[in-house]
Amino acid sequence: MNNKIAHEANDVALSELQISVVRVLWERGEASVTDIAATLAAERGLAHTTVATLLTRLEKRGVVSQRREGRQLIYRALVSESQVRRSMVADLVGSLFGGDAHALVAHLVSESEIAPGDLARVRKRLRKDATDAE
Amino acid sequence: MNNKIAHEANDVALSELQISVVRVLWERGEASVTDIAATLAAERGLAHTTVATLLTRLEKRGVVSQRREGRQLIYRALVSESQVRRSMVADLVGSLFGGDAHALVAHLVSESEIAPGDLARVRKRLRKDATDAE
DNA sequence: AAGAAAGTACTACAACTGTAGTACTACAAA
DNA sequence: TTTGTAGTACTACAGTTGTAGTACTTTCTT
Repeated sequence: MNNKIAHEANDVALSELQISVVRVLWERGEASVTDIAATLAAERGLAHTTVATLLTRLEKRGVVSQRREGRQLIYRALVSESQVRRSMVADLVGSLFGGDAHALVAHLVSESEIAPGDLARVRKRLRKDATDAE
Repeated sequence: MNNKIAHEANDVALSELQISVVRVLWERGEASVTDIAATLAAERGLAHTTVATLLTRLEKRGVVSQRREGRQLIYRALVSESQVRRSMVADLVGSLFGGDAHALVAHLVSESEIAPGDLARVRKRLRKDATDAE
């Protein structure tokens, strides 16, 4: 019931910049270098060729796929956002919280990243989502 | 009532290997290169000089401090574990969860990293800690 | 057709990381 | 005193990342 994910990319750690590139693909499904460059130029002022380089490298790593359309290259993400989240959260929990996710939650609360009361809210929300979503 | 932290290191992102080096210092307070190398050699089979290089670099970055004792160098962490946690969790939340820590908690629950019921437990534990700790 | 524009491919380069060898030095053992 | 030996300092080197320039090739414009 849940195939299609996890064919080859198990450990997908991306840098912040790489994430922002891939995020454009997550949002649009597909995008040309120019599309992505335009989006990123707005937020980070990156040269067009820089974006192209980033994409080429991500393609080589199997993080995105390339498709040619005329003289343009159209990219598409091969990893989902939740896949990256899973992988990177697991890395962080593994290296800084002794592999214990509870410790991370405790950290979030004690560092006031979230209020204790929010936990109940998250729990409620999750219960609902689990009920009426796929 | 809580000084001593946050004098110069605000953004402390460390690699997994760097963390495991610094962790030895967190655990012992101080340690010589040999101490650390012995510990890490056990878990990761690193050459003694490799550890020395790592420490030299961390010292240059201001993550640890160096003190000479005879011909040995004794190291000490200049950043606390919670400081690193704060910084790295913030980075992750920022780049993958739109800056919303709740989204991270939701992720943890939905990916079964923690059970919904654990949230209540964490909350309780936190309340207790806040009451009887510093 | 000739020149401008768009777009990719390739090259470059500095910083950082993982990894470790070599060289030099000070101290201990014989 | 000669010789290990432990320990640091320095050098090395490949891979990744951030960043972008240059060169080459199709296309549009005039």
